[in-house]
Amino acid sequence: MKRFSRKREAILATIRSTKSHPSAEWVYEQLKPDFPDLSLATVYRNIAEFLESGEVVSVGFVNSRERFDGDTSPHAHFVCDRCGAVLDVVMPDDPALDEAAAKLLGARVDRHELVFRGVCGKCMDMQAERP
Amino acid sequence: MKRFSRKREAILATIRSTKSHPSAEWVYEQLKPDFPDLSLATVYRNIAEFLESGEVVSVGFVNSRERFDGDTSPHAHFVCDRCGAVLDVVMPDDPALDEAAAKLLGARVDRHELVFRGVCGKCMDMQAERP
DNA sequence: ATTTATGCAAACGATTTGCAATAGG
DNA sequence: CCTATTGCAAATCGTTTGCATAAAT
Repeated sequence: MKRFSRKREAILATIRSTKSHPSAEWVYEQLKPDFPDLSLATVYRNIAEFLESGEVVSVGFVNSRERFDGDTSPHAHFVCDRCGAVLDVVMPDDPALDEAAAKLLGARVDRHELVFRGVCGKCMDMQAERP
Repeated sequence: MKRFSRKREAILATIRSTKSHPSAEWVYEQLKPDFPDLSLATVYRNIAEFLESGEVVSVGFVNSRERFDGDTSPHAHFVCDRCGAVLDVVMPDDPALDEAAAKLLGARVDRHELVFRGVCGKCMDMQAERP
């Protein structure tokens, strides 16, 4: 049976409390001050569980680091090619897409992810300041 | 200046000649018979160039291997969670999406990628045979 | 007492890199 | 020749795993 764990709770809470779509290492660094004996392996192990249970979702890899989202509702993302930031894109999601793709492919389609790429506002501003 | 290279040509041709959205290693294995002295590093180095020049596009990571596409026209993809196959989804792409996201975010949006996930027809059939 | 959860360090696998040798122009 | 390109092996880097210890029930 699954047991309670203070660290597991903290890891999930950390992922849920941010909109930064964090990597495992970011979560680790956030918790290090509160849990000085925390190990990166524990963060990875727990995130793997959250992915399986569906409590957390993967947003894909940015600069070869996997990024996670505690908001499991279907929504699009934007990835900044300059700084690696991942932002939510508040845009109506079309659930009918899955069915259309399923019919087209003869496959079972469970979900879809829409990812925009470009340069975020912050990075655009920095570029404007230093031409 | 950039020079001609038989291997570089072959790598690009291989990526362009398949709809399998190959990984670097797959390309390497395809070419090994013709170029017995080919090195994986050369495949990686050349693909990195193709990505920068835009001759090849990344489809993202499947099972921690990056997958590439020689078809650079905007189109959706489907990834089979069972076997890792990547398929094209022939579905009208909406170029207006980028502009909408850009306005929403105050960012420069260059492109978007729509990825469906599920179980492909082949894997569904295999499951049906062995219940 | 039993067994899950953890820390630590080693292992892993995909990708990258340094360097000497090869080959294109 | 000159230098871009390559093969090879070692290095990197995020992530995973084995094992002995700590903690939950």
